Amino acid sequence: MAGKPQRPFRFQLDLASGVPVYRQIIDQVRGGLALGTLRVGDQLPTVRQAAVELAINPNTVVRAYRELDLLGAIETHQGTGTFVSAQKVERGGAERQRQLDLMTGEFLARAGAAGFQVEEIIGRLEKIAKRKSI
Amino acid sequence: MAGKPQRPFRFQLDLASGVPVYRQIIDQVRGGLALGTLRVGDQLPTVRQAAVELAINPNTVVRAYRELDLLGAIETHQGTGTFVSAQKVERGGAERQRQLDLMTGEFLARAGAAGFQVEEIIGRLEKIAKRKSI
DNA sequence: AATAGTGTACTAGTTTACTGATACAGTCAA
DNA sequence: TTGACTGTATCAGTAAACTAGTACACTATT
Repeated sequence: MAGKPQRPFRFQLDLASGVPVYRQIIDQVRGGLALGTLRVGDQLPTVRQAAVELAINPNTVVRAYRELDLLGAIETHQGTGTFVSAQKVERGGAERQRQLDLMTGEFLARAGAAGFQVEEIIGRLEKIAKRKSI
Repeated sequence: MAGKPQRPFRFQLDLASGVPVYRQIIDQVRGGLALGTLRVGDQLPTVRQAAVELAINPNTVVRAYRELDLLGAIETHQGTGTFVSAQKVERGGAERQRQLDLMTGEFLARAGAAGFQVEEIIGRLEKIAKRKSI
């Protein structure tokens, strides 16, 4: 196991939020990846562990892990467990650009409708980028 | 009517995209607002016009307009029509900043999980901003 | 080889989401 | 007032989404 032994990642459910359980799991893994709480090689809770801990059906955990696996964020190994993958997501330039276009376009429409201008959004992102490079 | 008379906003459907029709309508209105294609006071196609033009049921248009109305993006007047609202979303600076933080943070987590870096996202947004100012 | 633990696959049941049909109520102009 | 046009409301049908139950297949350890 490439990752260091450490406290296992914990999921938390907000049943009042209306967000499907499997989606909450996905979002939490993604958040952990983006924030560095999860690192390459880290092991995620097993399907059964998570199911017991969250009092849900194992197949719901499977659903989340499967989607994360398809995204290339994690790797699942039958008999072994589920691990944060190397994140070497090699994607063709055109396909990748298209996805970026899609995500930014969608975000812009949403932020625009909430009254924000592109310029202030960029400003905010640049501030985050500065903080990140410290 | 506060807006200038001009060509009515047109919706376009992409039935192959898998995105629900009503959502496409919402997204297109929001996109129009963000890009300035739609301005305060502009009238949107009536429920029946849009339904006929898009070959869909009027209630599907109603669904979209209702959600946009709830968002405060438009105002619907029974017997009159549907208009882009004043968008005078008065929000305190701190509250507004907090929402911007929330939206950008969420977007970053998602984009980060998909493998994009802040810098390329900013680049993309700047390109859009340039196009807009032409 | 046996056992315990791992994820996978498949089916079924329930809930939610989406769209359509249609009647009702309001507005505006003639 | 009437008629045409406007959005609103309600119900119904269908598809999609979500979750659960359970057996199967693989891996690792003893």
